[in-house]
Amino acid sequence: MPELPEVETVARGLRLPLEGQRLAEVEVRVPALRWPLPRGLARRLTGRQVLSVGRRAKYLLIALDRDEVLLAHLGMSGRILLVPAGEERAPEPHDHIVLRTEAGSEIRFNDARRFGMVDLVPQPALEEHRLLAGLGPEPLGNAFSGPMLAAALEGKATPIKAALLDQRVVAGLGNIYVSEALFEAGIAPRRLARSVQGERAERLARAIKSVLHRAIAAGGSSLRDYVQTSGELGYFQHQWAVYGKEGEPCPGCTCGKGVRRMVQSGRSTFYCAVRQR
DNA sequence: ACGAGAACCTGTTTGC
DNA sequence: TGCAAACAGGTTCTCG
Repeated sequence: MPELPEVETVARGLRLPLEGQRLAEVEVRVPALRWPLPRGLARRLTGRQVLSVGRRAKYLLIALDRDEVLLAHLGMSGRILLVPAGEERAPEPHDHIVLRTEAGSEIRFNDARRFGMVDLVPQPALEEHRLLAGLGPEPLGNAFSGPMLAAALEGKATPIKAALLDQRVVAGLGNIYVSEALFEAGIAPRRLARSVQGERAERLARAIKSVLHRAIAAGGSSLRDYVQTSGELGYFQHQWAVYGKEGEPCPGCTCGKGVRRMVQSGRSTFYCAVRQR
C-alpha cells in the first residue's frame, strides 16, 4: 500500500483527529512488528499531547510534547484506520496499536504482514535516527532537480529501476511509482543508472514530481475513505498508466505491443518496450 | 564497496 | 471444488 503519496495522504488525514489532542488511552497488542516495539510504549504514550503530524520519505512523524517523535513506517501491508468519536468497533485482526484521543476518536495501526516499524525517538536525535539518517532527498522538495538526480545516479552500475527504489538515491518512491515515472519519462527500466544524465535525468526528475503530485491529489480526493475504511489505495490506482496493466495498450502509445511485465531483482516492472529507451 | 537475492510475514489471486 | 504455488505497494541482511 504505502509509498510516498499514500503516506502523505495518511499524514494529512491524521491532522484533524490528532493534532492538539491528548492520547487518553493507548493499547499495544503485539510485542513486535518488524522489530520489538519500544519498551513500555503504551505507558510512555498515554497522556501525551500530539503537536503535529508530518512525513519524511515513507515515514510518518508524529511529534509529541516533551520533545519526542513517534516514528512509524507502514511496511507493505500497514494501514491506518480511523474510528470516529462515538462509534464502536471491535478490534480487528492485526490491529496492533490503538490510540484513543481525549475527543474519543480511535486511530489504529493495522498491519497483517508486520513489516511495519514503530519507534519513539527524542526530537533532537531524529535526523540521526538509523532509519532516517541515510535517506536521500525528498522528491517533492525544492532542492530536488535533474542535476541532483544525475549526481546521485553517477557511476551506478545497477538498472535505473533498482536505483530509484534505493531510498538513498531518492526517498519515497516504491515499486508502483517507479514504473509509472519511468514510463512517463520514456526511460527503459533496464538502462544503467549511470547513463541517466543531462536531459534524461531532467525528464526523469520532472516525471517523478509529476506522478507523485498527481497521486497525492487523487489520494486527497479520497482521503476520508482512505483513512477511515480500509487504508486501501486512493483513486490514483485508476490513473495508473502501466502498473498492473500487462497486456493492455499503453496510453498514448501506438506501439501496438501493449504493456509488458518483467521481473527485476525479484519485483515486477511494467513498461513499454518501444517508447521507453 | 557494490549489487543481487534471500529473508521477514500473512492474505489473496492464479493455475492445475 | 480443492489445493498449492505465485504474488503483493518495503526494508534489511547475507553472500559473492
